[in-house]
Amino acid sequence: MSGGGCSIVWFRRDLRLEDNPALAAGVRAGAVVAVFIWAPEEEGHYYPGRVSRWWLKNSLAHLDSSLRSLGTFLVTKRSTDSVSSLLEVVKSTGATQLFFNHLYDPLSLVRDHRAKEVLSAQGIAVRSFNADLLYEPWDVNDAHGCPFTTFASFWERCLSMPYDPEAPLLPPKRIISGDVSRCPSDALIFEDESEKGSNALLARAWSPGWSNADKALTTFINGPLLEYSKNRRKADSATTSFLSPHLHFGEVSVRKVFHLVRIKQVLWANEGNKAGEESVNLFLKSIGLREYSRYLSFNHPYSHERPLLGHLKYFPWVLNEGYFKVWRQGRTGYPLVDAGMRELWATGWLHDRIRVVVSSFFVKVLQLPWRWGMKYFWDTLLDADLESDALGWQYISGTLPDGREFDRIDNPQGYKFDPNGEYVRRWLPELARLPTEWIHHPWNAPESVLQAAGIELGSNYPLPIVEIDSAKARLQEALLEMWQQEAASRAAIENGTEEGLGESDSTPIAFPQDIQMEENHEPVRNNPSTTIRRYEDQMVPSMTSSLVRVEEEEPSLDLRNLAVDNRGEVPTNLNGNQESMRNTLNQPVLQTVRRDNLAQFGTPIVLRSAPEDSTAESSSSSRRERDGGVVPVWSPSTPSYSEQFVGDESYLPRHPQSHQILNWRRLSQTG
DNA sequence: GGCCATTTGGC
DNA sequence: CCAAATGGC
Repeated sequence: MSGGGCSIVWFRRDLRLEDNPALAAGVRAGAVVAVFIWAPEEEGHYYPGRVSRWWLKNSLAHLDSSLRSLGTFLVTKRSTDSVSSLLEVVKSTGATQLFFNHLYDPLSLVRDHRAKEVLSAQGIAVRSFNADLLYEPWDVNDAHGCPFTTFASFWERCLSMPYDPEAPLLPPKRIISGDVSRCPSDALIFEDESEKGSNALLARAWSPGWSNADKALTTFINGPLLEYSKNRRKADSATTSFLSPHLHFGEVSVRKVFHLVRIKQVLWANEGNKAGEESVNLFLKSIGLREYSRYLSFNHPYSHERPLLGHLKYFPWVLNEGYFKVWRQGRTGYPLVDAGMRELWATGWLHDRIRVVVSSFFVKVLQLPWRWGMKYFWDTLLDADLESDALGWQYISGTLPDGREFDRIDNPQGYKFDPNGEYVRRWLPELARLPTEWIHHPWNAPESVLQAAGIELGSNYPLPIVEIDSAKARLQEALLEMWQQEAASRAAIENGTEEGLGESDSTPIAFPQDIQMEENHEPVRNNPSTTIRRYEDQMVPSMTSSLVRVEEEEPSLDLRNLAVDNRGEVPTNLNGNQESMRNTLNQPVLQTVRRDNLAQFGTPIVLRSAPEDSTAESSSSSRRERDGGVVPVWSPSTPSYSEQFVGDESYLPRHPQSHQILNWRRLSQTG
């Protein structure tokens, strides 16, 4: 029991009462003040999009009403600095404890660490918990105690850990409310007038809120899960779990998902139900990918903005905003791509397979920088999730150790995912009358067929914006250029003549300023001659560079660029936050452990357990207390920390066992 | 059916 | 890259 004062339970992306360890701890300790702080400016570029905010609004309302039924309610605060707001809440409620659940995106890692420091300094007992993952990232390591760098090995390890994920906690039966009479809530505004109309449609298809999430889970497990494997290729069928937005906001606990699915797994295994078993494995893999996205983000906190592999550092990305716009509007001339983009636009939802199709098209055919696409996904997806999307786009772009070959262009035609063309017809009514034979490649259809279907290519449906063959040729050319740049850069550095070519006037690729949700869907006359190529890496430092302690470093040109470029990227209203983040990291949090055997993996962040947990090294396989004893402390490994973000050694190596990321043999044949 | 070459899936 | 699937003969 606490010594009198109440505890604050800080809700973030854990908007549920069931299996919520922070809430459970608060309830156990006595009176509880449940708080949600809306501070979207802290997210920088990643201010949540319209549909995501719609979800959040409804999820919070749901959470509030269930808290009310248990005896308290949700205090809401509008803020530009979460930690200060927490402090205010502490002062106005007389709270003596703070409980929250872990997040693993880079901003949260820093902010939560700061929250812990600032509040601890005020005499508040702060404890944090795992509510989002089966296993904490620092508990999953290879035989040498190093983090995995490929998904398959990571997931294999997760499934063979010496201890199971924690069993889910029941929701509290009653909550004693702390005194919030001097802690007024702010009204939170999640949508403006112009957004209300579009948002109204969302409610027809989705029910945010933790108990709805629970129903969705039950429905899925008792229904579509069995056929998950069989149906996973269909672009159109309602056979996915539809849990991702619920999971993003923590309305349902992955541990509960995992346990329930496992029960089915055992059941079906006993029955010899092969299809069921395969489905379970596949579905669990998608849960695993979500885990892995957090793992990646934790171990490589820049992964949402910079490739993990450096082999594309000099790739000349095509900075063509016309292409970008055509892609967003679904006017590329590839029906499956266009149908997907129109569905995304209209509904905020996209089947996983179609996400792969449109993003692969984006990177390989259009050769646009993946971060643009990722940002658009962030703005439009109902389940927008920084860690998952970074993983997905990096995978597609071939910048992960286990990613796809970069020079392989997937066929953007939908014979597999949409064999009967139903999906295309739904989202592209202008093609509805085209026979299935031609629906995925209308440019090959005989003129008479097109006429009969009322299609005039280039007029009411576009010709392919880029032919696949020319995309392949362009890709080879671009790679050749990349190697030349790379060689030139290496030569320049060896000669000591300044920096490499690509960096001489290096400005990171910024987001186009005109990304807008409300597109006018007029045809875009694209002029390829305006195409600009850019010869440097896609590093767009925003928060990562704020972690770099510029003033203490060797003033390398790279670093100066980083700092300067950062100015253009980060909204000015974040400067205060940046400053404080920097301060946080400047303080010697913990003695840094430099594990040299990690050097080859370039692990930029060294994690240690909190001081009170001195026995457990990160490689320990001992069972962790769920009880908040372990708080992740995030500690830059000095002094090479900043180098990790700029030098080549910051990139991961290719995985030795993995396929080559580039198909050298084929390239040399064509080149 | 077997033997090749080619494509596809793999997070 | 590699394994598995597919396709042609």
